Amino acid sequence: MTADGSGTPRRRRNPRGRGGQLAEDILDAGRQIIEETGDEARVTLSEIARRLGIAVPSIYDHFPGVGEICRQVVVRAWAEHDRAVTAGDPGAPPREQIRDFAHAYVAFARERWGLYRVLHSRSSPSAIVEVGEAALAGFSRLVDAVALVLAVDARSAQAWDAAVGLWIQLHGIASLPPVHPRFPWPDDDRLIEAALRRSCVD
Amino acid sequence: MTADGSGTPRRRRNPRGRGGQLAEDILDAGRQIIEETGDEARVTLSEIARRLGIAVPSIYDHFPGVGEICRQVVVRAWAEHDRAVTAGDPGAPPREQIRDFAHAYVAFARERWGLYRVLHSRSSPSAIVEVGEAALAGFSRLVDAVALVLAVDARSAQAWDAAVGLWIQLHGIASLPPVHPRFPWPDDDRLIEAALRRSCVD
DNA sequence: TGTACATCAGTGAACGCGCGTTCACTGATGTAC
DNA sequence: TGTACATCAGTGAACGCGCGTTCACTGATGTAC
Repeated sequence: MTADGSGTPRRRRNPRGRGGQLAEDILDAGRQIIEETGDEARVTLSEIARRLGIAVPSIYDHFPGVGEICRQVVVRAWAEHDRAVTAGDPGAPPREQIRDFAHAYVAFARERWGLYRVLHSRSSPSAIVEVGEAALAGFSRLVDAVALVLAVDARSAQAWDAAVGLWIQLHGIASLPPVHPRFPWPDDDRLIEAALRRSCVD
Repeated sequence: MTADGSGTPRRRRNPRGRGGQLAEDILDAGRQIIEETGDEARVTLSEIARRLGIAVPSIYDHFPGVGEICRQVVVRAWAEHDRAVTAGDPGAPPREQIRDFAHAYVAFARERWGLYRVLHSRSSPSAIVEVGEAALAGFSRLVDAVALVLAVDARSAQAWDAAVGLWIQLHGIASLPPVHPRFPWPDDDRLIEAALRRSCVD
């Protein structure tokens, strides 16, 4: 038996008191769609319902609409992104911290490109709202490490500019090659090492 | 009188023999939508018809569907992009050529961000097809100029890597700041000069 | 010079599709007594 | 211990919207004679 005539089997209903589980599954489905498509507009109630094997109106018991689902998916994605880029050892030497940050940043974009794309996409309505704190959290650790390597104050323009320059390069590495797959790109490690060298933090 | 009850006045029909003019206007409308939204999916027959004050079926006399319109808009946009970044004097000193290229690249992205976004967007179905020749055209001039400045052969890995590094940085400058408008970015000129300096071609 | 005709540049109406939204309804499972 | 009831976790059907697609149709303007 299916919920809509498609191949997805109808979901078994949750036991009493565990109705909230569906809310989690709805957010997971939304995340999945964003990760696969890189496009917030593809997150629709119909698509979520199809993936979960439920009826579309069931979603309204948990969310007022698709906008709120996307918003919560994006909030979680920012947290995930932040965890990924700050996963390195905070006690490691600063050069190593920077290198870890750089590799983790590009790896996140490669492994979860749909999420990365939506987080760094101007036309995504949910993306911009939450960026203030989330993006700055990982970035301030980068500034500190860069300042140590360059032997300047962490609040100096020099440290700031170098960290911004590195972020810009990492975003370029993260987003440009996938768009032009037929271009003969060097591999990721080489691109990252070149960026670190150019920023004088290798 | 309007074509659809909205505020757009109904278009006056073209004189005999000038029916092809509508095809041009349809492509213009498609370009306009992409430039404003940065999203190929927003190019719909209905939206084009609204903007031109025509009936939707009139479009079928000129194009088989919305896909072909997008494709042609993207082909033209690549040509436009290529003209913009190679507009500098080819007889100028190589450092100046590189600087011109860099400023023109970022200026194109700023002034026509919707086009830039669609051209450099993996999920845009029309974008990738045409990139082979178009992107390489402007890029090979960049490689030549970089080789001259670095005093190495234009086919050397060193020239190639430096040019790729500069492209990646320019793409980062072009695409990252607009996405995070609340972040205290340095201004464009400063970002571009820093990129040229890091690539040792300033 | 007039008129019948062909052609050009479109329009209007109808239908199907996917999506969002509302509303009354269902059927299983706990709980009070 | 049995049974009536309340509650929980959803469903089905209906409607409206925007979009794409097809088809017969229209009305202005050249052209042949």
